[in-house]
Amino acid sequence: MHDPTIKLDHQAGIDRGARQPAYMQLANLLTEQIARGVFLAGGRIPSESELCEQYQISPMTVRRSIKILVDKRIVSTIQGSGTYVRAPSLGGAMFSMEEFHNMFKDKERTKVKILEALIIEADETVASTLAIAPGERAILIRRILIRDGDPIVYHKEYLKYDPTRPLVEAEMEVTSLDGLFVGTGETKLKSGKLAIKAAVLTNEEADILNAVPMQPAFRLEHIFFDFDGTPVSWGWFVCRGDCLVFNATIGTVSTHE
Amino acid sequence: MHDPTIKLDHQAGIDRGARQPAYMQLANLLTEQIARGVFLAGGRIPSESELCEQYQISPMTVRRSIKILVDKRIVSTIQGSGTYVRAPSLGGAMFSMEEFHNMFKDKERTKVKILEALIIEADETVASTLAIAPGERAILIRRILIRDGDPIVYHKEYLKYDPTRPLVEAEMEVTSLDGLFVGTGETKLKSGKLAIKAAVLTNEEADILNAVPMQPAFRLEHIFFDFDGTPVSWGWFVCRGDCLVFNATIGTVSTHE
DNA sequence: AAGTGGTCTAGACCACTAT
DNA sequence: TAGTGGTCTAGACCACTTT
Repeated sequence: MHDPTIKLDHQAGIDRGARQPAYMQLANLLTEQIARGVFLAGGRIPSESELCEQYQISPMTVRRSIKILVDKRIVSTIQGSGTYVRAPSLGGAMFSMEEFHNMFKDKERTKVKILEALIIEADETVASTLAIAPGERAILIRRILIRDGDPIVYHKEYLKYDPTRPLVEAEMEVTSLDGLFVGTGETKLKSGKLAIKAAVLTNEEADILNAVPMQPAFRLEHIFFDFDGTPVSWGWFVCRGDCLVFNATIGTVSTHE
Repeated sequence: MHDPTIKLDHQAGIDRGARQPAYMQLANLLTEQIARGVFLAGGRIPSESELCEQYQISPMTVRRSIKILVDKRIVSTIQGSGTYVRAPSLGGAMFSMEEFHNMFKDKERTKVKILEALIIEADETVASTLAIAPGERAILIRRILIRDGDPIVYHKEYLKYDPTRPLVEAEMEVTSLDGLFVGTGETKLKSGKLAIKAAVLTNEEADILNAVPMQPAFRLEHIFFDFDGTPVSWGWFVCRGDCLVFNATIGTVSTHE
C-alpha cells in the first residue's frame, strides 16, 4: 500500500486526479497554512483571482473553498477589501448534542425503562407551556436511560393529549428515544427549541439515578411544535454532570475529509 | 415607505429586482414550504432540474440554495436519489457561545475586576496541562466580571510564562476579555478547546459571586494552543446557573435575511 | 481607476441510484 | 437507461473598498 501523494508537501498544489475534489483540497491547503501561521490572524489571504492563478482553478471553485473557511469561522470576507484570517475566539465556538446523543446511541449497551406513562390533568405550568387550559388532559411519561446497567439519564415529558392523531401511541412506542434524536420522519413535528441549564439533582432524581442529591447535573429542556406552531410536547433530560461534557474546538482544525 | 413586494404570497416566485439574491429567496421559499408541511419529513423536494425549470434559475444557483438547507440540517442529499426533508431531532441541535458572550458584550454595563495577577510555581496539574515542568514559573490571573454592579462570572486562568513574547503583558492588559471572545488578532494563538461542565459553586466561588455555595453553575473550561501546538493558557469561567442558559433551535426556522 | 468579493449563467462531465 | 446530485468551467456583471 504505497501512497504516491505523500510527499508533495514542499509546494503543495491541487491534485486533479485525487479522490478529494479540488475545492476541498484548496480549503484544506488554506486551513493548514493558516494553522501553520503562514497567514496570521487579522491578515489577508491571497485574493480569489490570485488563488485562481496560483492553483489553476476557476473562480467559482475558489469561492467554494473560501466559503468553507467562512462557514468554519476561520476567515471572514469583506467585499471590496479582501478575505481576512479571524483570530480564534471563545465567542465563535459551537458545540453540538453529539456528546449527549452518543451516550445512548449504542443500542447494545443502552436500555430505556419506562417508569410511568399516564394521563394527567394539566397544572398551571404544564397548561401554559402546552398552550392548553388548566385541568385539560395531558400525557406524562417518565423514563430512565440505562447504559451498562447504570441509570444515566432521567427523562420527563409532557405531551399534549390529542385523540385526532396517533402521536400518543407513537410516542409511547418510542422506547429507544430514537425519534427524538435521529428524527424518524414518522412524526409530523415542525420545529423545536432546546435549552441547556445547570442544575443539581433533586432527591427524587438522585434516587432514580443512583447518585447523591445536590450533585451537579445538566438539565436539557426541550419543546416541540406542530406545523401550526402550537406546542406538542415539553420535557427535559436530567443527566449527572460527571457523565457528560460538551466540547467544542476553536480556531483552525484541519479536517482532511 | 410602501413595500410593493408584500403580496406575492399566492404563488411566490423569484423577484430578480429584490435586494435579496435569488439563491437566498429560493432557500427561504423552500424552508417556508417545509415549515408549512408542503414537503413532509422523509419526503423528497423537487429535483434540482425541476427547481431550475420552475423558478427559471440556473443549476448552480439552485444548488447554492439547497446547500443552505443542507448546512442548516433541514434537508439531506443523496447522490443519484434526491434531496430529502429531515425530521427535526435533538441530535442535530447546535449551540453557540453567543449567550455567554452577550452577558458582558455591553461595555457600558460590564466591568472587569482583577482580583489577582501573579507569578506562581506550577503544581502538578498546572504543569501537566501547560506541558511544563512542575515548579516552573506560570502566571495566575483571577478576575470577576461585573454587570450592573453584580458579580456574575468568575474567571481563573493559568498562562505559560514565556519571556520571549509579550503575551503576559498583553493578557494582563485585556481587562475587557475581548481578546478571548472577539479575537483581537494581536495574539498569535492557533486554536483552542472549550468544555462545558456542570458544577456547583464552591465556598470560595459563592463568596466571590455573592451567591450561596452548592448553587448550580456552569464551568466553562478553555485551553489555547500556540502555532506549534503547545498549550499557552488554561483556565475556566464559573457562572451561576441562574444567569446563563444555552439555547438552540431545531428544525425549520426561516430566517428571511 | 483598479482591485476586491458577491451574484449568476449555461452549459459540461462525472458518480451514483433507480427501474 | 434515465434521472439524480456532485464537481467544475470560463466567463459575465455588480457592489464595494482602496488608492
